[in-house]
Amino acid sequence: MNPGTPNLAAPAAPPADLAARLKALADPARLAIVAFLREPQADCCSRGDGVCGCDLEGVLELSQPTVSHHMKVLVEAGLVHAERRGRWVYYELDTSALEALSEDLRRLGHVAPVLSRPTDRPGSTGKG
Amino acid sequence: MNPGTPNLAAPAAPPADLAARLKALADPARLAIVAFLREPQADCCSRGDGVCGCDLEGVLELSQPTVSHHMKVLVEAGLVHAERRGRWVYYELDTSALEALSEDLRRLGHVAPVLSRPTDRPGSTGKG
DNA sequence: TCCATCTATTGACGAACATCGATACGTCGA
DNA sequence: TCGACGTATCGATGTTCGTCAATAGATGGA
Repeated sequence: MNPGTPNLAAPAAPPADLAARLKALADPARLAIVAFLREPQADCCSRGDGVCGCDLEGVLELSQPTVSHHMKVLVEAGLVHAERRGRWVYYELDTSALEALSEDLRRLGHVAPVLSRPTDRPGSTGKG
Repeated sequence: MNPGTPNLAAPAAPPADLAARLKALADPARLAIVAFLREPQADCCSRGDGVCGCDLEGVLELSQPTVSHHMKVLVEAGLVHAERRGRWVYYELDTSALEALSEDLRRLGHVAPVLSRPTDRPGSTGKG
């Protein structure tokens, strides 16, 4: 079932996946993960180019399956990249994706510099 | 049970209420509400300085209690202001709150311009 | 090959959430 | 005062979410 864009073409409707990306971050645990990915304090096997999952468990005080679940959510939202190296999986923050999300939020607050300005609205001659 | 801040003092932990503010926006209906508040197409009683709840019902195709619930969430998150005028309640987007949220997200992606810059990082001499 | 280690998946459980119908509250006009 | 109208709250319901224990999968070393 693809609802598609509804009958009204919103002037500058938020991206369809914006809610999903926000939801991926709207959790204290995942927020803590992102904050840690930004400035990892190497503990067992993390390096400059990534943080391994085992380090996250210790920092977050969460079980391994829970951490794995949260990482999956973040990766599927495109906010974090995962790369397997041997036994470990190294996670890296996608700063550009985060910046894009920030920008989408900023656009929500301002009247968007509409990309293709149509003629103009047919006037709200509706019932007053 | 208040876990409080864990043993480690994160270098630049995200604001405590960031998850709550993100959660308030992490819903397609509320995202649509915000987008509509930004560029209201007056229908019944909305004006330049606010949108009344009855207009939102029509746009969102949601029941009145549901709309009222969503507005409460947005107001409590500080993203929307509500003002009663007679029978109606006019809602207005708090663009500065939205911008602050955007900025908090941007900070998540970059190594924060730490407020109190300590000496400097002692290089990652961690055990590899 | 076998074992240790790290990660992903499954299944279950309780909490939180989105939604609605019914109803109470507040305000305006007759 | 009373009815109409917009809004808020309550109670119920089905869904989603966060969490964990158990288990399977993947990888490297002995």
